[in-house]
Amino acid sequence: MAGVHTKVEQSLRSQGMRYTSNRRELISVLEHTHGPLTVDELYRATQQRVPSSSIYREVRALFEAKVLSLIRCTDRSNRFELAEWLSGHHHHMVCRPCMAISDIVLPPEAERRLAELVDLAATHTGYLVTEHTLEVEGICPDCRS
Amino acid sequence: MAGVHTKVEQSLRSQGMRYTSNRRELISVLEHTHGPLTVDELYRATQQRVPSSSIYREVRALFEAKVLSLIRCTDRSNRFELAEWLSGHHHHMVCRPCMAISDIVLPPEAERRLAELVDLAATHTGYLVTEHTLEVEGICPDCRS
DNA sequence: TGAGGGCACGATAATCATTATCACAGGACA
DNA sequence: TGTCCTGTGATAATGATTATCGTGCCCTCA
Repeated sequence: MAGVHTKVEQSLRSQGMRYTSNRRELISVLEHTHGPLTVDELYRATQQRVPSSSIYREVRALFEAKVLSLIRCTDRSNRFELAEWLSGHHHHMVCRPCMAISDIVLPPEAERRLAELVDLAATHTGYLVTEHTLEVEGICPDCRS
Repeated sequence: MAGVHTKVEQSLRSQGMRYTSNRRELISVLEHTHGPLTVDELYRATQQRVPSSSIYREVRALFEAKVLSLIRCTDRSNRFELAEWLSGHHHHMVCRPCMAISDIVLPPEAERRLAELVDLAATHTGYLVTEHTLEVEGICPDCRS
């Protein structure tokens, strides 16, 4: 299985884009993080090496290239993560008090049952389903104690 | 079962807020709509009787009073709908091409199975779950033809 | 029923995240 | 090695949302 960088590079090249050091650094940060990050968090994670005006531009370019996906949180922050074809299918769990977001991966059997429910929901509507995400909200272990 | 207006009025009064004609009008619009609306859509739905500066204020006040909930869409629009304790538990289905949003309600049996899956996902994480939503994405019947 | 206090209203100004602009840099390819 | 084109960083502009402020109106209580 090819590494994330290789896949991103191939994808970008095929779209006539370069895989520059700025972009490589952003992808690295996101690859080693458990949840989606804001522009400001990316800025700090790169030790301010990449100015935020560039991060805004890169993150948007990578989003349009389908390398990143955008999560719009209820606390009004916008966060980016690797697209699912790079990171694998997963869902999000949000802690209401501290707004932390963790990725969660369902066991295959559970995921299969979830897909069934999605199909069921769709049959009533006539939609052709392409994607689904489960958003769970609650209180994380830290905030409970 | 008490009407939506009665419930909203009681809720607001208990929080020291008034149920004014502006607020009543916004609630009416949302009550008779199948999906969440933007500030601008609310503005047009009220025939511009309520200036948008007021709509911004009201919608935020009603959100903080837990009468409305906020949906942050991937097309970067912010939309409001009645909170679930007023409208009932439901999920959203988004048409990627036209960005229309429809509410979907799962049959009780399916909803029960979904709740099981959510609990299952949570056990691994130590979260105390308070809410969940299923976000389905696809192509609506109109856009398919 | 009239006065006082306080929330609500509408118009306008201010804020803040995000996006556009522009001049320059640097990699790719002939 | 020169040309071309995308990427970069600083800065200005944009646009949605929020704060401000003077005024109005509802509610309460005498």
